[in-house]
Amino acid sequence: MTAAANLAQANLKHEVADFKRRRIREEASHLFFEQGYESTTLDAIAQRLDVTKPFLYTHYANKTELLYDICRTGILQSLAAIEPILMDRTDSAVGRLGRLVEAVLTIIFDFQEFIVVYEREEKNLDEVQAREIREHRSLFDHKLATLLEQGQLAKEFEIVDAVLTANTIGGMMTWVALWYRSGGKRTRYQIVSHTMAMVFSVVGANRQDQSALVAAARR
Amino acid sequence: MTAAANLAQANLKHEVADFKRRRIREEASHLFFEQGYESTTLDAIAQRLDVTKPFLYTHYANKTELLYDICRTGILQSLAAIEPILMDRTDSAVGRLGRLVEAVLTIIFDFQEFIVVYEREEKNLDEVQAREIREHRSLFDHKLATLLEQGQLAKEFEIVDAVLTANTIGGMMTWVALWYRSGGKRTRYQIVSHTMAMVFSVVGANRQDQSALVAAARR
DNA sequence: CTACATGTTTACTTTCCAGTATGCAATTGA
DNA sequence: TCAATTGCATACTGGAAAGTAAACATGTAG
Repeated sequence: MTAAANLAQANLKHEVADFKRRRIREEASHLFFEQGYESTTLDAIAQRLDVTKPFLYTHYANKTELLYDICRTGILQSLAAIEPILMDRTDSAVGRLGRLVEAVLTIIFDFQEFIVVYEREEKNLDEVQAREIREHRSLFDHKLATLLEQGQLAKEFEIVDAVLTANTIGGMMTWVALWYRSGGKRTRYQIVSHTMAMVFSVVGANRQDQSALVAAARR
Repeated sequence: MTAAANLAQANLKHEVADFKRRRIREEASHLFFEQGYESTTLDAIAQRLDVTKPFLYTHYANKTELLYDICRTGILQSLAAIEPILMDRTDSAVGRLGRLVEAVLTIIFDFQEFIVVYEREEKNLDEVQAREIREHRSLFDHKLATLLEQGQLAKEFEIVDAVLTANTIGGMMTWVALWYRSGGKRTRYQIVSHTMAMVFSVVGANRQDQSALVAAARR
């Protein structure tokens, strides 16, 4: 076997391993979402994947390691999604805030179960794991607060307490994850545009800016 | 023993029994809040009260009955607190909404652990118990939406979707329960007045009405 | 003094599940 | 064709905790 082939095989193996981990995460997350972490047995997760319990242990050291991986997902995705938006200094603060809300809600719809599991099951993590994730979460809030302050400086927003307002906006988006059910009375677009409008109200954004952006979100 | 004395004794007994149930609820709620429902043993609850496990069974049929009683608390308190406010037709919609926010946040501070436990552990309830509580919760949202519609008719508010807005306002208040820690950087009054201001923004209330009420909340 | 009721405990059972030791089958390389 | 490694399963262990049976202590009534 050539070195190139060897490398190719090694990559494929890693890809397969990553894929298996992803599938374990997905099924575990689904069961944790529906039944709770403690009420979900590793046997039940294995059964959904048509494998056995020891198989799971070849990919995750133990049950909390699996929970940790699930809990990280939502916040890491959100941080990755907002980074380029926040960096785009060609756009106004209002524009960036609107795009941020849309991007984060998209993550929330796509990774809803992961996010809800984190919100509910955080206390089952090791202290080290929990702290790491909480730091990511703080970073998110901090970045959002910074955007709000920029908008305030630019006279686009009227905000009394940027930290508290950022926290509330984060909460408004997380709250969507906690109640949204696909097939409900509101479409995703309705929720995105309505949330965006409320976020704009909360930061005291100019009405003209708002309506154009909300309409854009409806597409 | 006279009939009157008999009755008095019976009442005292009930009061004592109620008190015992309340203390069990409080300690259980505290442990569920800190460790989660499944990770909390009945022995641990008993130990905090300096009694034994079978003692708990003389007051609660089983563990989920106890959880059910805890989960009911927050929503029942909230419903009771908002009822007189909503009924007060002498007050404007803005005024009633402000008082509602203050009243509900007071409940949220006083019964924080009960509320958080409900949010996290609802899935551990029987289907029957869960449905009953969810109906109370819907009733709350419905009453709030009705108030918003009244304010809209009175031209006090500008609202696109009263149901979604009521849901969001409920979420903003519940979110406080999920992150607030006494001894944090914000006082309760700061949180109440800031939340009230954001709620007023979200319903598009007139700025004049707002500031007077927010100031009143600061007392 | 006796019988009964009330309130609480001691001691037990039973079930369940995370984690593991061991074994086996298939693929790979020489 | 024969090791050897990889990838999984079978089968087990150990401990924990919900729920219960039965005893016990304290007071109450007759």
